[in-house]
Amino acid sequence: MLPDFNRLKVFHHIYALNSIVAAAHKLHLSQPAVSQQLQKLEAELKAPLFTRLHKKLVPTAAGTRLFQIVKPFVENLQEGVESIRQPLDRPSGNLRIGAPKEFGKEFLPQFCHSFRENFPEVTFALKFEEASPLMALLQAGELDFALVDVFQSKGQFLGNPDIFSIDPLIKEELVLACSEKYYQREINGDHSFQNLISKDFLSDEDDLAILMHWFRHYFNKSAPKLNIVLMINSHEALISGIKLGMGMGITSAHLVWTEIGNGSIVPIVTSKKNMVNRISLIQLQDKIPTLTEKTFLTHLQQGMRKPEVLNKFDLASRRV
Amino acid sequence: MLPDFNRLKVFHHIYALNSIVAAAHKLHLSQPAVSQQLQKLEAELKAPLFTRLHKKLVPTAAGTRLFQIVKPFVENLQEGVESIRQPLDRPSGNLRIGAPKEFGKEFLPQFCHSFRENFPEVTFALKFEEASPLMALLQAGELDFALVDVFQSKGQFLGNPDIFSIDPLIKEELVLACSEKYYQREINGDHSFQNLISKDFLSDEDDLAILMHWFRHYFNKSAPKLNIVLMINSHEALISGIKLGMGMGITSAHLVWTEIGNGSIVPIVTSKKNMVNRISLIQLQDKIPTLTEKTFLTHLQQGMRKPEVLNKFDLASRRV
DNA sequence: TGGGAGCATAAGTTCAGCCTATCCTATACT
DNA sequence: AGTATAGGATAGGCTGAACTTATGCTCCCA
Repeated sequence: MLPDFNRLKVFHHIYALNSIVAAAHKLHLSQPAVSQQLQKLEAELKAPLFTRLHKKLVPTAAGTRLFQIVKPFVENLQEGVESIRQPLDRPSGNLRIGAPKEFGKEFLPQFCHSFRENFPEVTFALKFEEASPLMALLQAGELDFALVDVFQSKGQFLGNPDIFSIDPLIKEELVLACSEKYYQREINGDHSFQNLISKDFLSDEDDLAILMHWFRHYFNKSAPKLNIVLMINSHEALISGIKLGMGMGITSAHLVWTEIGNGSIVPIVTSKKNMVNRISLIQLQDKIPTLTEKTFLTHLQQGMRKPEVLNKFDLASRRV
Repeated sequence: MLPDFNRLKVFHHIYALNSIVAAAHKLHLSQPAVSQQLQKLEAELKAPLFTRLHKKLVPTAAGTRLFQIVKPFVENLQEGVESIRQPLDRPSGNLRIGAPKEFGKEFLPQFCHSFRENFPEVTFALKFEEASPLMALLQAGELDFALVDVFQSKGQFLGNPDIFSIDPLIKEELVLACSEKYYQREINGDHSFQNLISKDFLSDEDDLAILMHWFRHYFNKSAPKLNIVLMINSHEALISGIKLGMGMGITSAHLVWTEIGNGSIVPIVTSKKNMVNRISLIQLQDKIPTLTEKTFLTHLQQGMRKPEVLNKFDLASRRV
C-alpha cells in the first residue's frame, strides 16, 4: 500500500537534482542503484514519475505531486533530527516537569529562570498537580520528571514496584499553626494533648491523615475525632483560614515563612523535632536521563542546598 | 545523517499503537523484526524514543517530537499516493494544458466544462502562450500537453528530433480580411496581386512571414516590401485595427466568424482554396499518457469534429 | 565519425532484515 | 505461592533486496 520509504528518499534526491547520476553521487551510491530504486518506486505507485528525455529527466504530474509531499517532510526531518538527537555538548530542548502546586509555584519558576541564564536553549513546561496525577503523567511519558510530596509511605502509589526512582530532594518542615489571635485566645502556651485536641482544625481535603499523624508524632497517641471546622481542597485557602483565626491547620513552614517571622501566624512548637515532609524527585526507573535533564537536576539540587532556600523549609533556623 | 526512512515507518506504527506486537501485526512482520528496527533507529538517532516499562512503551520527549514530524507525512502520503497512483478506472486529477491564447480562450474552457460534466474529479490548469514557450514548458514537464499553432515548418522548434509527438487536431482557415468600408474604398472586387500589395497591412509582431506566405500561396510570387501600418503583439488588437478600417490583416476565420457573417469584415477570397493553419496536439514523445489525458484528448478530438465547431474554422461552409 | 554524457540492463555478491526459538520480567489468575 | 500469560529482548540462521561492476543504448557535440 504505502511505498518503500527509502525509495522516497532516493526519489527526493533525484527530483531535487533532476538527475540520476547526481543523486547517486549525493547518496554515495552507484548510478544503477538509484536507477533501479526509481523504477521500483514507479512500479509500486503504478505511475511513471519522470519521462526520460535522453539526457534529461522531466517530472510528470505524478512526480511533481509526490515531490510536494516528500519535500516538506525531508526538510522537517533534517532540522528535526538535529534537535532530537541527544545533545552531547550542551543542554537544550524542552523539559517537562511536574510538581505539587504549593511547592512548584514558589520555587520552580525561579530555578527555571536561573537555569536559562546559563542554558538559554532550554525551555520548560511545568505542570502542577497532586501526587497521583503526576505519577500517571510520568507513566504516560508526558513528564520528564516530577517533584512529589512523599509524606505517605512510598509504596502506596499503585502497586507498581520499581517503576519509579525516588530521590529525596529536600525536607519541608510541617507545622501545626494558627493565627496570633487564635493562639492567645485558645492556646496561650498550653501545648498539652488534651488542650490541643479540643480546639478547631482546618484540613486539606484528602490529607486528614496528616493531622492524625501529627498527634501521633508528638504525643505517641492517636487523636480522637477532631473538630474539623474547615475542610478545603485549596491549600492557599487553608492558609487564609488559618490567618483569619478559624483554628489550627497543618502547612509547610516555607509557605508561612513570612507570617511566622512577623508573628501573625504562630506555630505550635514542642520539644520534639518537627515533623517533616519529604519532597522527592520522581522519575521513571528505566528512563535514561538526557544531558538536559541531568544538568537541570544538578542545578536544582545545588540550588536547594543554598541557605536562603533551605531556611524557608526549616523553622529551626528561623527561631535563632 | 538522515535515518533510514523505513525505520521511521515502523516507528510510526509503534508510536501510534503504543505497542511493538501490535505494530508487528499491522506491518505483517514478526515482533522481533519490529523490535530490532526500533533499536536500530534509536541507535541512528542516538536517542531513546521509548522508555520500556514492562508491558508498556512510554514515549520519551524525543519520541514524541519525532512522531510529530513523521505523522503528518504518513497521513499526507496515504491520501497522496491514492491520487497519484494511476487511476485505472476513472479519469481524475489535474490536467495541465497549454495553448495559443487566441485559440485557447475561445475553445478550451468549453471543452473543460463539458468534460467535467462526465468527470467532475478532473481539474484543469490552462496556460496560454506562444508556441515556443509552450514547447519549453512541455520539456520542463510543467504541461501535460499543448495545442500549438504549427503554421511554421515543424522542425523549426529547437533542434530536437523526436522529443515531441505532433498530431494534427484541426485546421483553422487563415483569411486576409479588412473592414467593409476599407474593402469598398480600396479593393472593391479588384483582388489582383498588383492592387493588393499597394494597400495598407496590419501584422502580428512576429508573424510577418505569414503575410508573405499568403501572397506566395495565392499568386505564387513573393510580395515586395508591404506597407505595414500597424505591427502589434496582440491579436485582439489586430482584429480591432481591421474593424476600424486601418487595412488588411491575416487572422483565423473562427476569430472573425461573426463579423464575416454580418458583413462588417470582408475576407479577400480567391479561386484558390484558402490557406490553412494546422492546430496540433503536442506531447512529449516518450511520455506515457495517463487515462485522464487519453480520455480528455478523445473528448477534445470528438468535440472538434462537431459541425458547429468545425464551421467556425471553415469559411467555405459559411458561404453556403 | 568517434567520444562523452546520461540512463537502462545484466549478472554476480553481500549483508540487512526477517524468521524461529528462547529468555526475561511483571502481572493476572487460582 | 504457583502458574499462566503477555510484552518485549536476544540469539542464530537464512533468504532476498539492494548494491556493485560491466556493458549497452542513444543522443549530443566537436
